[in-house]
Amino acid sequence: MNERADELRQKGLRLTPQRELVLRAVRELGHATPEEVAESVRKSHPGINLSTIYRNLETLENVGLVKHAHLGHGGATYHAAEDAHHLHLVCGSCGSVGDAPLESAASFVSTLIDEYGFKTDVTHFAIYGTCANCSDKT
Amino acid sequence: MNERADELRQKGLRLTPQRELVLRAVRELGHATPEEVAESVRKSHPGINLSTIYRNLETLENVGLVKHAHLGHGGATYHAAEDAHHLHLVCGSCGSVGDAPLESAASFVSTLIDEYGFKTDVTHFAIYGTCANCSDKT
DNA sequence: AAAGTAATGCAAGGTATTTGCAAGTAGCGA
DNA sequence: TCGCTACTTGCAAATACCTTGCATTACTTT
Repeated sequence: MNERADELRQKGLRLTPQRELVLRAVRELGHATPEEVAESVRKSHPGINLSTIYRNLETLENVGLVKHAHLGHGGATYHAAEDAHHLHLVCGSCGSVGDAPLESAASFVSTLIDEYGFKTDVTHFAIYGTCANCSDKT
Repeated sequence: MNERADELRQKGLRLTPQRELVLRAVRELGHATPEEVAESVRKSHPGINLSTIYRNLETLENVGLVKHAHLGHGGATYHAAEDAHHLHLVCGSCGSVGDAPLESAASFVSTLIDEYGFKTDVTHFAIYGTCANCSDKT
């Protein structure tokens, strides 16, 4: 808790209970929407305001402790910076979110760099399609 | 106009002026947000309501004449079903949207099918990263 | 312990999209 | 061609999601 606190303080930020709870919730939940983070934080801190959640997610993202990704049609989902090491395979049919290692996309990423100079961050937007389960049912 | 009308009627839908204008606008504009479609349609039909745009985009998508994709953090953009033949490379830095042929992703798509049984639609969500221009400036 | 300032809670404000409903109209049949 | 029925439209209100202004609270440094 102290490296974290120091890292925050170095940027002129403070370590508040709310901020810690938000960070902990993001780490525990994996991919979570702001609403889900709020729900989780409220278990131990019922009064927390949604705007506090949003502001802290933004702050923590600026500091580099969390990141967000776009997994569905709606808003963003947040996760700890440490576990941004996989692709998100979102099924348009059942809505499930599967993971795949970054290596699956390695050659794709190289192609885009070589041919277009485009540096891809494959973790930021979902890879959309139909999962094995849903394909079978067809 | 008649194949189109028939396709609609087969689904119990009607070909209204508004509906035609929406479809034409989507075809002309390429990638367009509902707002942009509205703006375009209003040139010839000033009174059209935004909710009509939304409803028709949804209807036309159900029938398979248009599709939507997620190119940015916000809402969807619509395009004619016929021209869903490229990837969208969205630059997180300058916001530009580049295109790349589907073939660039071919082996990536195969990998996901082979290893996870996941059938990817690479056109639906943007490929996010940093474009050549913005990389240079760093 | 006191001062300075970032953070919180609350309420209001935005923006994008959806929905209920009455009035309008495309399309089928007589 | 005329009418009927059900799909559509326009309008206004509602919803969802997120942001902002401001007074108050409370971390941190000295």
